[in-house]
Amino acid sequence: MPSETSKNFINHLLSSALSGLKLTSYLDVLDITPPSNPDFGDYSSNAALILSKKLKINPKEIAGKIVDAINNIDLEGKLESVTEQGGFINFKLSQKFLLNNLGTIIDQRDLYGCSVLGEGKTVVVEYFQNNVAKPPHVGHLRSSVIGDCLLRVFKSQGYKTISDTHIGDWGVQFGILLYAFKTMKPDMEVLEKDPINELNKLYVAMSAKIEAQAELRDLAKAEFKKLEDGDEQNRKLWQLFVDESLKDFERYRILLGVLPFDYNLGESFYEKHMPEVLAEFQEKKLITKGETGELYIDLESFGLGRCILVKSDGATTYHLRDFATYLYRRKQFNFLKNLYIVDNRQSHHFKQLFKSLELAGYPAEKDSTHIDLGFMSLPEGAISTRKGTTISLENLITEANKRALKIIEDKNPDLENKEAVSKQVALAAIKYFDLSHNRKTEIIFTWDNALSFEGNTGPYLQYTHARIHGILRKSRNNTELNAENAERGFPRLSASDSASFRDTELSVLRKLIQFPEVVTQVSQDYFPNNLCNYLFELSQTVNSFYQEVPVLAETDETLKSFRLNLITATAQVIKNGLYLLGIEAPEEM
RNA sequence: GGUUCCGUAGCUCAAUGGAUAGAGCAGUGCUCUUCUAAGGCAUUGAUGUUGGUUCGAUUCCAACCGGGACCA
Repeated sequence: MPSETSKNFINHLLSSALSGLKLTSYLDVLDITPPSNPDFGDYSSNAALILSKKLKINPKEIAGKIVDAINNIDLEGKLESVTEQGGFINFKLSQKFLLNNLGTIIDQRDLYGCSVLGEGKTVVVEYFQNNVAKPPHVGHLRSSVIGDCLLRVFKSQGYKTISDTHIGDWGVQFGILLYAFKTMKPDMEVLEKDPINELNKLYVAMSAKIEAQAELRDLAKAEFKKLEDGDEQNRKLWQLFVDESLKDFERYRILLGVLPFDYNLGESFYEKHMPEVLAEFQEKKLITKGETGELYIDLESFGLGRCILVKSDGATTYHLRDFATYLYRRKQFNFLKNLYIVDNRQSHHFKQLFKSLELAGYPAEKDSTHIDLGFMSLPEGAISTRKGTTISLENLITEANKRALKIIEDKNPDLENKEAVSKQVALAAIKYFDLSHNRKTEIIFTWDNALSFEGNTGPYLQYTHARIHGILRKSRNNTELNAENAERGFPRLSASDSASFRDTELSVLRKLIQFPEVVTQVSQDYFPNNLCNYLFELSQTVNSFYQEVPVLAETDETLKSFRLNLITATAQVIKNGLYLLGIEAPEEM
């Protein structure tokens, strides 16, 4: 079973020291983090600085008392030192502690980094949000990649997860598409072969026509109205659009290598729930009728304007559909958290949604979160399908595969399964590009940045993992005890072995202990880029080690097996981390 | 017009009140007879402006300059 993280260990030390000094009431405002400069130790706390402000006492004095109190606790040899420096309390873990953790990683394997924090709790994650009859482009990547990562992280922490694409399959745009389909007579043969692109072409063409001839909009709207009213022909066509799109989404899901979705509950699914939702809001006296007959919830007093549910022409808005969605999920899944992974253009909408639900008596501001994403744009401006400034997901993946394959031909021409590996590498580059940025940052897409294979990239992490496996492979081939080792691992250092390690080896050990707490952090603040940063730093550290210290050439058997254990554990952590990012870890590349 | 987000090195980004503002790319100089050079080592280079709060500000507050988004 997952064991206590080292951060928790430090946290306990600090709590008991503070409770000895009768200062526990301040515990929740304190911070324990790995310091920016590792010379200060493995963990630092600002406890004395905070307390000095609250109690108006010199920070050094408080820090000294806390340090003394911690030194009076039986540390079982887990700490090398705890010291006060510039008001901070710095903790340095002992070699014994670090080696113990190394054993833990090797024992837990794929489970290192998992916890049971989320046991018995359900989290609903909505992401991808693809639109029917439109091909996804690079902008859609973010929601799906970050959503997939968060889903994996939640699962690793023991949460029950429910994923839903919440596809866009309803609205006036289907009126436009239906009208286009009927009047522009699509080529049925092309439609058969490449339905989504063909439907999208129709939609784009009709949108342009409407822009030029405004009166056509009413005809399109009428088609949507007929669809809403259950017109047989329109229903049939709409169903065709949806079916083809679902097939297409599944193709992309597999191409992207993201986990299967539990639900594809589109906006149309909530259609039938809308009258009762509207009735409920009306009963709660939240609905106002506007000057032109529209129905809205007045949120002016919260600085949020009006939340329109039914337009003056009687058409429902996606606000109303989102109310229905929330209520359905609440009833159906009994979630602890309901997360929407959507770009920040929807921020206003979600504020309105949550506030309105609060007014209706639901705790939406607490149990629901809009995980807002900065949206992606191109150097020349916004991505727009209609203006033609777009890069389809399909082209992106194709181009990435091409570039990855070329690099493999170049660097490792003897590799056996080049095609398969190049796909893994290509996806790593694409996904890591999105995941490694702060999710709120508005990224500017360029081919060379998005498909980079050097430096702080997915392929760099994969490469680090692969070259470690190169050593392990060779080691297996060189020794007769490989069969045994495979099961038991390499001989481990016992507590009595007082080997002295190089700095670079200790740096790797120190980095390895941080993994579980980084994963836990992501499950709490939803910033996968911190996991990327961590894995990048770990890789840099182990690559320095790789350069500096020979493993297989080492003649001291004790040291050699320590190093084999060290790299085994590192490869394991990189692999576990990459898995959480949704990236594969090939053993050769 | 109202609301909101952003401005960090030549470029793309980290740092969500902490210690000397970190990376990658690009540039410069080393480094493959050796476990994969997709690597390693060294080096150049930055917080839009002006105030304020704080022991401590890229981070919080105010104003201004510049850019995006949403609502109308």
